[in-house]
Amino acid sequence: MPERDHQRLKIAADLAILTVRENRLQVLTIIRDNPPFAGQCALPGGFLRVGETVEVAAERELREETGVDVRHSRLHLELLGVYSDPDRDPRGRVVSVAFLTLSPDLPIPTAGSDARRAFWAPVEAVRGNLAFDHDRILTAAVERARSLLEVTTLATAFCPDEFTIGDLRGIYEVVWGEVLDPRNFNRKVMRTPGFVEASGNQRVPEIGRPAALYRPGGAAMLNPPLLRSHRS
Amino acid sequence: MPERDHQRLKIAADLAILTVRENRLQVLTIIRDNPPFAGQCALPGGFLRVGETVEVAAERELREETGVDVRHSRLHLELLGVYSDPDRDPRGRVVSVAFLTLSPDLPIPTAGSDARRAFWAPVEAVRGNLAFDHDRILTAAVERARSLLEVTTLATAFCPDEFTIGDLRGIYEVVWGEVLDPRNFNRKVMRTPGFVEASGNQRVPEIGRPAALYRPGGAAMLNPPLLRSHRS
DNA sequence: GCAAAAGTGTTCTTGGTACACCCATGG
DNA sequence: CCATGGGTGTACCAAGAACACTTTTGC
Repeated sequence: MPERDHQRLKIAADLAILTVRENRLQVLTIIRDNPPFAGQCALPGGFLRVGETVEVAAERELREETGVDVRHSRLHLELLGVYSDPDRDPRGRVVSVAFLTLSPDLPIPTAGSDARRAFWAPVEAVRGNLAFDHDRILTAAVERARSLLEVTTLATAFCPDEFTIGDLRGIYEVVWGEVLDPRNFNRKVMRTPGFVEASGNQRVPEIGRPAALYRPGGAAMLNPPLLRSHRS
Repeated sequence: MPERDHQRLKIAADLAILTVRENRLQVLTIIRDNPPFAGQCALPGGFLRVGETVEVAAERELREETGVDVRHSRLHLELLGVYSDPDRDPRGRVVSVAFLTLSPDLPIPTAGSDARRAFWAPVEAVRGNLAFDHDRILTAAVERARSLLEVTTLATAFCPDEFTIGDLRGIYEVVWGEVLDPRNFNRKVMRTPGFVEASGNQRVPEIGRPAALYRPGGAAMLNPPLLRSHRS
């Protein structure tokens, strides 16, 4: 029988924090200050502390990196995966529990708690360049986000407090990477109970007809779901 | 800043191994030999060893408990969740990574590698009586299995090598806990490319018309999905 | 009026449900 | 013959796709 695990073992919580900025899907990225991978891009994250669950650790990292408290917002933390390759961290045995968050276009603190630089980066810009196995995590996060938009109301988490149906459609188009029919999209959103509720206000664009503004509705799940056109 | 985690930390892989036996959804259960919870029911599982990923550890536990090698079968191991409450294990800090497997009606070795008794138990029979937080894991496993049947071909993993469409329907009915229309079910399965392929054989029942036998098809995903009637 | 985006209505098609009906076997 | 489960055909309905058309603004 193989030897049992007596080596020093640590658990990390890593976060894929996605947003839509400038009409592109972007991910909160940090530049590492310390070895290993000093100077390279990575996802924010940190080690589990005494008495913390992995969820609490992830919330703490999110708060430290973005200043956002999960309990005072309608953000959502979702388990993405467990990354436990013995060689994934050159410092030793580190098992990473990865979480996904969809966030509106937040202001970013100038630096994280440990003086690392944090910024939004388009997913395509950092894909392939991340430290550790964070590329795998990012790829899984994007795919999960796409699926989540089909069955949950989380797209509203990408939006500001009040938004138009067109804003919401833009989120879907950017995350899914496909163009949607505005007319049909409108009706599907309206027909789904609890997805959005009218705020009573309007937004006047630079050009075109004013659009009604909405707030997130009470529902968390979409019923019926809002499916992408082609499924592989 | 809170103290970092210097205590002894272990990672366990726990398994929810589901099957359909005697027309009921059953779960592989062990009786614990050693404290804590000695004599009580629990899900099989064990600690991560040096050099193992959590997936490899889960495969090893599955092999030890059921004698089935994932690589030589069409079984499926799926990440269910991470359970990291600091007080979940009285022995100390143990973070559990839970996996789900759907298996055909396997013969069970008389005892696991560490002489624990292992047996199939109906889900309702053990729910509420499991050690640690394994009730939470089991509940999550059942719900996940129900969802998996909607979008994947995994129901065939519950079936023997050759099966009738009626067998397959029985799996869905037991796992979902609802009765399905045999006529419509037949057509949905046939219409879905790669779900099943005819073996050319027939099975003659005690009474009634012989049924064509099928094998799992090449597809892993169901397109279109096979949805339950009412979604909450 | 023109451009642009919001929003409605209508048709076509696809997939689900319900159910009538026939088929193939054992007794 | 009957009972039992396998399997096909069909009518109906709900939801998606495509798209013509109207509305409301700025210029």
